[in-house]
Amino acid sequence: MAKTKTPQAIRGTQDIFGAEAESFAFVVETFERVRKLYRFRRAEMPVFEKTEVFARSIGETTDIVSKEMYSFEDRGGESLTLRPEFTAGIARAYLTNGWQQHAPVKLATHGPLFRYERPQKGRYRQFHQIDAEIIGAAEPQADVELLAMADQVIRELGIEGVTLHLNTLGDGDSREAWRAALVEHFRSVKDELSEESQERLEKNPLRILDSKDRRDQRFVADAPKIDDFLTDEARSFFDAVTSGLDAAGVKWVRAESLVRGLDYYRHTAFEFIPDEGSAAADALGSQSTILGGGRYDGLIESLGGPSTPAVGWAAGIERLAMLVGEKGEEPASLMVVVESDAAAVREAGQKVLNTARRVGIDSEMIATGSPRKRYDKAVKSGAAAILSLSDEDGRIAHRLKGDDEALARLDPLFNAIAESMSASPQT
RNA sequence: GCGAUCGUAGCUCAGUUGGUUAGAGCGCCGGUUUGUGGUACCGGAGGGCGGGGGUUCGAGACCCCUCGAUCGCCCCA
Repeated sequence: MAKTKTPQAIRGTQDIFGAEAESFAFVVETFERVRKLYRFRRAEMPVFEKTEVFARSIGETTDIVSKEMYSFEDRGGESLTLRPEFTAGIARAYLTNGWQQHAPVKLATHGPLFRYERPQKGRYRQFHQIDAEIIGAAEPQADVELLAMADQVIRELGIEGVTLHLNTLGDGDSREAWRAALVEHFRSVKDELSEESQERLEKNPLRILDSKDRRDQRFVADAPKIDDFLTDEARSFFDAVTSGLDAAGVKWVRAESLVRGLDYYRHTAFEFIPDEGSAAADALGSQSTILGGGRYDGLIESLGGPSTPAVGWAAGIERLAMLVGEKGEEPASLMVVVESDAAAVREAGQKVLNTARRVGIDSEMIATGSPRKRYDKAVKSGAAAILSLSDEDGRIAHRLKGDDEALARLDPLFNAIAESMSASPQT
């Protein structure tokens, strides 16, 4: 018979197991715990939407929409897209379910996202994020609340050497005036810019500000600053955010060239970035931002809703998991070793095992393989306590081993153990 | 979309300038030793070298294509 070929996993997807999966779970569990402290409400959305949900919110013409979304047609010929981010889907859900009645509403979610991109370190076609949004709140206090939560999530994950980089893009008028000034500034030195930035000048001039190319950085230093274009309202909004963060004890630095590419962003923009030379920076390679977001007051309108202020962030679970270190799988609290193939011995072991689990003691049984090597396997597993059961001349013999602390936990089990001992093995 | 590096047993890898039946460690299975024990020893199963084509008397090693991985560029919602 011809050997059938095992299908390969889809490019850019990952199978997560063992220590890595434990780190992944730790990130999600920490996020869930902190999100409850801040009273964010859980939301679940479909992983796919009509393509227009993302296309309209992101902008039809961008590279993102044309090349980097995972889109396909369903059987009815409708264009669908696997969600590349949470925000647009949440906004759609907010509108179609009348969540406006709860506004302002704090929402948290997490799950898989999809982008049709070339995989590299910390970047996959299916990846996972945690996400928090506050919809319907125009006041700077919402930004502060959201950022305080992000900061606490990172701290409770035990991630060190990461700093909040903060900027403001101002309101619509501020942003437009600034953008125009930037275009003028860079156009005057166009020929000296990198090829990429000459392109960006037309398509996305703000992006020139965070170019990695030396040739560009010379001109970034003396580029027009957003601060010179802020309206009084925009300035006082930003001041309120920063003083709120100070009051909340969240450390931040001003990052004047931090921008968000899409037009609907207003006011606050931020990223948590590993400090230069930190262990975190080394671990992440060129994909350095671990959490990013901002205020997107224009997004919900672009989906046909009422003008609605909102602010949110998202963070890649895989990247966070890389930074929380190994979360090894815990050895069992109790390992039951059946050192005999007699049915009564195995059944005695099963009885203890069941009792242990019912009283909340995680436990596992070893009853296969070479009998004489079963105990060795248990020792190797690092279990806190080991109960071995054997058949000695027709009676069940048992030995319990472990340190005092481990044995104290097993107290509720002693009756069950004694009871199983009363049975006698059949030979 | 572009570039660089890489792809050999379940895992980590070694395989000289192409040459007889493809190797090690770990893991797994079995046995011996020990006998209250994570030891040591012996043995076993398991791959035909990502896939396809080519060069050659002969290719895991060279060439082409393809798939995938890794890292970087572009992009980054």
